[in-house]
Order: sequence, then C-alpha cells, then structure tokens
Amino acid sequence: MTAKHTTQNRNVTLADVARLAGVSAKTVSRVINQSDYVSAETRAQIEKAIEELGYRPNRVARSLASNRSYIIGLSLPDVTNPFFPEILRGVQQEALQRGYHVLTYNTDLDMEREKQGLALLEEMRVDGIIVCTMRLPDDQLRPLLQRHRAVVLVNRVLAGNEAGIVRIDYFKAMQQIVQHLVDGGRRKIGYLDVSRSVASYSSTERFGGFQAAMAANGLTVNPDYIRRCAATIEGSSEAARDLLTASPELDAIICYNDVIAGGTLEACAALGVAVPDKVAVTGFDNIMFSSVFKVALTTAHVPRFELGIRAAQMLFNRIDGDTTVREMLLDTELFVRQSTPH
Amino acid sequence: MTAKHTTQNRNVTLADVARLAGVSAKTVSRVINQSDYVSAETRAQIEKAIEELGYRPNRVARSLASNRSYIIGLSLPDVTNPFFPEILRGVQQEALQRGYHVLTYNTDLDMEREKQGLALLEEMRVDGIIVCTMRLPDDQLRPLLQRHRAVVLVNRVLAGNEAGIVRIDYFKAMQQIVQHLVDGGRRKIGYLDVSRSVASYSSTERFGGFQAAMAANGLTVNPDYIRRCAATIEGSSEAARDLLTASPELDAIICYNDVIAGGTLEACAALGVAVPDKVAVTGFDNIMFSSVFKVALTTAHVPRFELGIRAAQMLFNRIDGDTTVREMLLDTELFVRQSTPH
DNA sequence: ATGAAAGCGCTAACAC
DNA sequence: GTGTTAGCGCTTTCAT
Repeated sequence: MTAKHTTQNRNVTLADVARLAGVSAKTVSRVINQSDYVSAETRAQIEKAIEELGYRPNRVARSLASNRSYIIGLSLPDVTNPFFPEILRGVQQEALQRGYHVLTYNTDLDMEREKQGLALLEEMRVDGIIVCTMRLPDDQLRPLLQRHRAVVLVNRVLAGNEAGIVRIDYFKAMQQIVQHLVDGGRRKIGYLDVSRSVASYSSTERFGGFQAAMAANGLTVNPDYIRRCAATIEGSSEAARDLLTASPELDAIICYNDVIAGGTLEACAALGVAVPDKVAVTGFDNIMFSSVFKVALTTAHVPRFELGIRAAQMLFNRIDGDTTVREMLLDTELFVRQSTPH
Repeated sequence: MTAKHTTQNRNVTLADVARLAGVSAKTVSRVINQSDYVSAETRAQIEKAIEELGYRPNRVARSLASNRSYIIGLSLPDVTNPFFPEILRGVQQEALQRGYHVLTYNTDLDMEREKQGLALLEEMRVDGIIVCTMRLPDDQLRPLLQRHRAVVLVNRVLAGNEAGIVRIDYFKAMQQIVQHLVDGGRRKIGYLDVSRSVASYSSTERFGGFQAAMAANGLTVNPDYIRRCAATIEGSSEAARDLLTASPELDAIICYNDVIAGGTLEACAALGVAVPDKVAVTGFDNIMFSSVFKVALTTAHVPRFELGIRAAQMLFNRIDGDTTVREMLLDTELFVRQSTPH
C-alpha cells in the first residue's frame, strides 16, 4: 500500500495539476516558478491541486526545457582532509541564499576521478562549477573546464582560461611562519613537505615562501633538512622520525600542513624530543583539531569558510555574465600556540 | 574564440553525431550506452563522429527519457565532522564500481536543509538515496523517504518504512568501554554526552550501553556526573572543566565521541588533571586525529568506510528490486591507547 | 543489426 | 492574466 502510494506520486505531473485545477500547464508552471503574475484566485486553486496530488516538480524536465538547473557543482579532492569541508559549507551558505543547490563530487585524490567528476557535472548541465583540484595538469584541466558555463578555481592558477580564481596567499603566510621561528631564535629549520606527483599551487607557494624567507634572513636551505611524505599521520610520523634521527641538530620543523605537523609531534614524543624547547613545530591550515594535538600547534589560519563564500559569489557573478573580477587573494592569520617559542 | 568553442560544444547533440556518422539517432544511443550490438564498423564510424564533434551525452535528457539517472544521493548531516567523509568514500567506491555516481548533500545539522536536500534529490529523480540523518523526527522523515525509489538509512531506526538500515552496534561498543574502565579499576565514571534537540540513534544507543554496563557492574549512574555539550572542542572543553570542577572525585570520563574527548583532554591539561593517572578519558569513533591528541585516545573504532560500502550495496540491491536484507548490524573494535589504564 | 515515430515533463515564445 | 504550440535531447516501443 505504501509502495503504491509512492508509485502514484512519482507520476504526478504538471499536466495533472493543471487538469485538476482547471487551468493550463503554463499557468501551473508560472506558479511553481513564481515567474509571472497569476491571479490570487487561480494561484490558490493550483496550490490546492498541488497539495492534493502530492505533486513535486521534475527538475530533470525543467532543466532540459530551460537549459538551467539552479545547481552548481563543487569538486573536492578529499573530503577526508578537514581543509575542504569548511569550503563546502561556505559555498553552500552562499548558494542557498541565492536559490541554488550544491552538489559535491569527491575525487579522492585520483586524477581519473577528477576527470570523471568534471565530465559528470558537465553531462548534468549544472550552471557552474567550483573546482578544488590539485593533481590534474594544466593541459588536461583546461579543456575540461572550457566545456562548463562558468568556472571558479580555488587555490590554483591556470593561464589561458576564462575561469575565475580565488586563492590564499600561501607564500606570504609561510614567510610569516619562518619569520616567527627566526624571531624565536631558530636557525636550523627543516621542512616536511607533502609528496605529490605534480607540484600543486599549495605546495609550490608554501615552499616558495619558505625559501624566500630563509634567504631574506640569510639562512641557507639545507637539502638534508627537507623531506616529503604523504599527508597522513602515519606517513608524516615516519618521515619526521627519519628526519630527526638523521639531523638531530634541527631546532625547528615547518610542516606543509597540520596533519603532517600532527605526525611530527607524534614522532617527537616517541623520540623524546621536547617541543618547542628542543624543536619547534609549525603546521598550516588551522584545522579543528590543531589546538588539541599533543602540543597545541602554531599554525597559519586559512579562512576556508570565507574562501567558499567568495568562490561562490564569484561563480554566481559569472553565471550572471559578470566576469569583471578575475582573481581574488585572501590572507591568512598566524596562530601562535605552544609548539613554537614566543 | 574559446567562448565560441565552448558554445559550440554545448549544442552538439546526438542527432548531430548521427548525421555525421550517417546513421540513426538510435544507433548512436546504442553505442554510448553499450546497450545493444552494433557492427564494429558502424561503431567505429560513430566513435569517430563523437570524437570529431566533441560530443558529450546530456544526462538530463537521458534521465528524462529513461526515468533512470545512475546517480544516487547521499545526505550527510555535517561533513565537518570527520565521522562522515569516510562513509562518503565507502559509498563512492561501491557506486563507481557499479557505474553510478554519488551526489552529496550536506545538511549542516539543520532540519530545514535536511528536508530541502531530500526534496531536491527527489526532484532530481535520483535512483536512490543513502541518508545519514540525526535531527528529523520520524513522522517528518517518513513521508519524505516514501517518495524515493530506494532508500537506505545509516545509523537510524525507523519503523513502518520500506527503507533498508545499516547501523553500528553502539550499545555493545559502549558496554565494552565501560567494562574496560571498570577492569582498569575505575568506579566514579562521568559521561559527557552530546546535546541534541531530539534523541538520536547514536546518542541513545551509546548512553544506553553506558547505563547497562554500569548496572551490570553494580555501579550507579550519578546524575551529577553527566553533562551535555556541543560536539566541538570549545563546547566540550568548557563542559569538561565544569564537570571536573564540580566533581573532582571522578576517575573516568566517557565521552560521546572523539571530538568531545579532545575537548576533555584540553580541560584536563588546563586544570592540571593527569590523564589517565587521575582521570581516564575515552572517546568514540576513532577519527583520524584521535591518536595525536594531547593524550592518545582510547576509543571505539567505528568502521565507517565499510559502513559506506555496505549501505551502498544494500541500496543497489534495492534499486535492483531485491529488498530481502532489511537490516545490517556492524561491530566496532576497542582501541586501547594512553588515555585509559591498561 | 538498424531505423521511425512517439513521448518523457517541463518551459519558451508567442498568441489572445 | 492566461492558453497554445513547439520543442529541449534523449530513449522507448515497435518495425524492418
């Protein structure tokens, strides 16, 4: 019985509503889209019919007919990384305010899936997409984006392209971190980077800021002090252990992000290395948990929620045909906690 | 120029491909759906035409015509909570294997959004949905689910409904935690619960297991030892401080989940309370960071990835008309770390 | 193995 | 203010 009821609803169509209300399909359409003036009387008729039949508009048909979905796509590399969910929340807040919905596609750090996701979103004819991608090389990404009506890229630069860009000034943020450590008396500074097949905007900028600030302080970047690892607790813990064992003279380790810093703190604890007395440790991002790590983490706070909002605003401007703002740069804030001298 | 190219692609249709390949629309359809045998020769023709025109099928049209989307919806309450992204990954892995895509809707712990999300997914005519909901009361949830073709509920029971259910045995898991603490000599055990407008499956079962195990060990549950707080570091930290100040005799605090345990550890540190020597602390879920908290956390590992896989499998069975398995119960595993005596 | 015609449920562009 | 006529781009019958 329940099942039958379900099936019934499924087939209720705009025409059914029109018939019951004694009006034309178009008038019903006007009501559900609030697109045009309908007399209060007919409107009431129609709303009653909708209620009675349990009618729900079919977005698929609407989308096909109007070539407009009021849905935007969001491609995320890894929802498991606490960095990204906050972006989603920002995007969603802005979208809902404008009557759009957000559909998220998780690419799981896989290039193939990234392509699949962008293709799917295209096949669904979403009105625009916000893309957080790390892996896909420029020349593979570009044609995929080209096929979309409106695109905003997050933390990625891409030349020869129509896409809008919202990004964080990672370079400057990392310079601040280095300066903070140097001001705290540290000189032998290691760097635990994330391993990547392709250099990403994030890793390039962060490492670039590190190098620049080291040079500005007359410090040399010792290649032995640099390690790469997976952005997981296990991977970074192991890498940090290696690094600290090979170079016990280190007095600071800068980590690509908070997750890697978490692993580094674990390694320090395991080796009996005091943080920050012997070695200072810094993270990046300021994820939710960085304050409850073994040692509360000094880190660069990345305004992820705001990043999502800005990206969405830029996308909606583009959907509405306004492409004047091409790029947007947001600042971070240094959060000093217990893992560095201060 | 780029824009023109984009516009061109957008309008390439199956009919265009058919025309160029010199076949009928239906034959092209057969090729892109691999639904029927087509001679190798014509297939090659068609593939060449597709390539040449840069054709991409329009899912919207396909979905309207076939009443099938090959998309499943996943409704999550809060992607920011590290509990949920892993479920998404499991669902997605299973879905991609079967040629489906997953669209995620984040409800942000808001009842209205939860309703909106389920309605949106219905309007999109997805083939089925997996719902992780906490807030929506039974009688509001039921009619919304009824309108969907196939439904699987995660960690929620709901009577009088066609939906499949996959859940975790939280009751038993919490019993194990209590037993572990009692075996470690603890008797004055507090409980830091999550605050909710409505009692959820998770909170009810976890607290129920706590009560049952306390009783089984001849221990009374002191109402003063129970607090509720938001599932954030800040909220739980404050609540834990209150609890420890009001009841300094406590020798253990059981937390609803790892996030709350994280705040509790912070409170202990701030108050100079030794963990686990003075007070043992337990979490729940085993999120990625629970091992790098101030004190490595003893917690119940919830197999979230597998949960996602099972939920997806159950959903696909239902989509295929097989509803024999109505419910599925998964076990947790106790991870003993430094925050409890052992 | 392939094609023709009809229609999925809606909106656009004009009527009136 | 409201209705009519065509499609949107695809998949379904059913033919052949």
